[in-house]
Amino acid sequence: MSIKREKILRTADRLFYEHGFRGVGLKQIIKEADVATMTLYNHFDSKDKLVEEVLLTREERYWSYLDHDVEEGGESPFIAAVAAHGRFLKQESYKGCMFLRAIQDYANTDNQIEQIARQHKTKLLTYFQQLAERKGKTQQKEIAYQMTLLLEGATSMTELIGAEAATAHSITMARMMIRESS
Amino acid sequence: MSIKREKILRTADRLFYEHGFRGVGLKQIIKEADVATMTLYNHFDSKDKLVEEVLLTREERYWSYLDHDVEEGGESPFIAAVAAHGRFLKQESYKGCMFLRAIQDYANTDNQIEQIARQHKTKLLTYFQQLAERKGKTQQKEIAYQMTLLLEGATSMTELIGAEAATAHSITMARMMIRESS
DNA sequence: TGCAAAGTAGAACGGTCATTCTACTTTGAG
DNA sequence: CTCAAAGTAGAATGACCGTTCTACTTTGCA
Repeated sequence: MSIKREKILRTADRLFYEHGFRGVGLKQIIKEADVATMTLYNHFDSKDKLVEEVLLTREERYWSYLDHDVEEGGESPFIAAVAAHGRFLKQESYKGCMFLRAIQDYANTDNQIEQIARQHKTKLLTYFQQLAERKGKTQQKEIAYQMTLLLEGATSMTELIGAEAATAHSITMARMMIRESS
Repeated sequence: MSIKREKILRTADRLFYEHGFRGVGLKQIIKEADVATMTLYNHFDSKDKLVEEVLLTREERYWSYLDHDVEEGGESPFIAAVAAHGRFLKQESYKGCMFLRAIQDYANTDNQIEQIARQHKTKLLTYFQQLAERKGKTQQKEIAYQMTLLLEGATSMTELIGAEAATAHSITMARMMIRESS
């Protein structure tokens, strides 16, 4: 894959994440990525398409955190997932959830952005539901909602108390939930 | 207080909430509030000031939900707070947290918006800490962080599964937390 | 070495933005 | 009724937006 393309994606991800999709102009992305206007437009049809690709790339990165850690099989896979989420928060998502912002910023517009962001969220929920089934907790699909809620809560709390503290609290709470439902 | 001013505030709150601060122009607010451009500017110095006032007004409304229900003294005040938060979600905040969005959209700008939004969040945390002290749970200030995390999680989950379901899960989880720490 | 593909700078376009201005009308209290 | 305060419509301003265009240069492979 093109180096320029990757540089644009990395720069856009950083700027969108720090100032919001609508708060960043292509001019700034072009300047900070050190590319020409037409280079960006040769790789991405429009700003909306660029936003879509940024989201898809970020989602890939997110799952690489979870996939890597959860299959280790040490403690409960739920705890591993919460911890992996925390690691993602600390390293790449220290201020809020880009997907949530995309859902809200592009609500009721005629592009695919909202849909892509929403799919990320439902995929997470489905993931926990499958994990619950595999652990024989078919009766308590509630645990999947609880884990998702904890991750969302940790992400928001990161804005307030930092990633480490937010993650620590979410792990503590996850342990309690698992104990109750076993 | 001026009727026009209130109408502008109500319209701005609704539009900002639905499409984001940067996604709504003053022209649209002026049109939907049915006022003249200069009427808006006579009441609010700038768009940023309008955003600030919208946030302050929304905060007032938020606390009226919590203050009303928590002092009733029925079940645990923590549960009452989580339930009141859920009622707020259902009626006025069915898609994400406006304060969180303000913190992110106006990060590192030279206005007061980020500060106002951040204060709302810390006030919530402080509120739970005081509640914990009053209940003699001085040792476990952790409960305050846990409750705040649950509220934040419920708010984000509302986007995904709706306010009722999100609130139900957060109450269930709050009950477990309180049982553990008593 | 040749040549197509990729990248370049920067101007130009039409649109929207927040904000200001002007000149006019309505409102409501004394 | 008087008159100041409040509200009105809409044009003007300058800045910035996403997008397109043009003409040029670099790159890397056959």
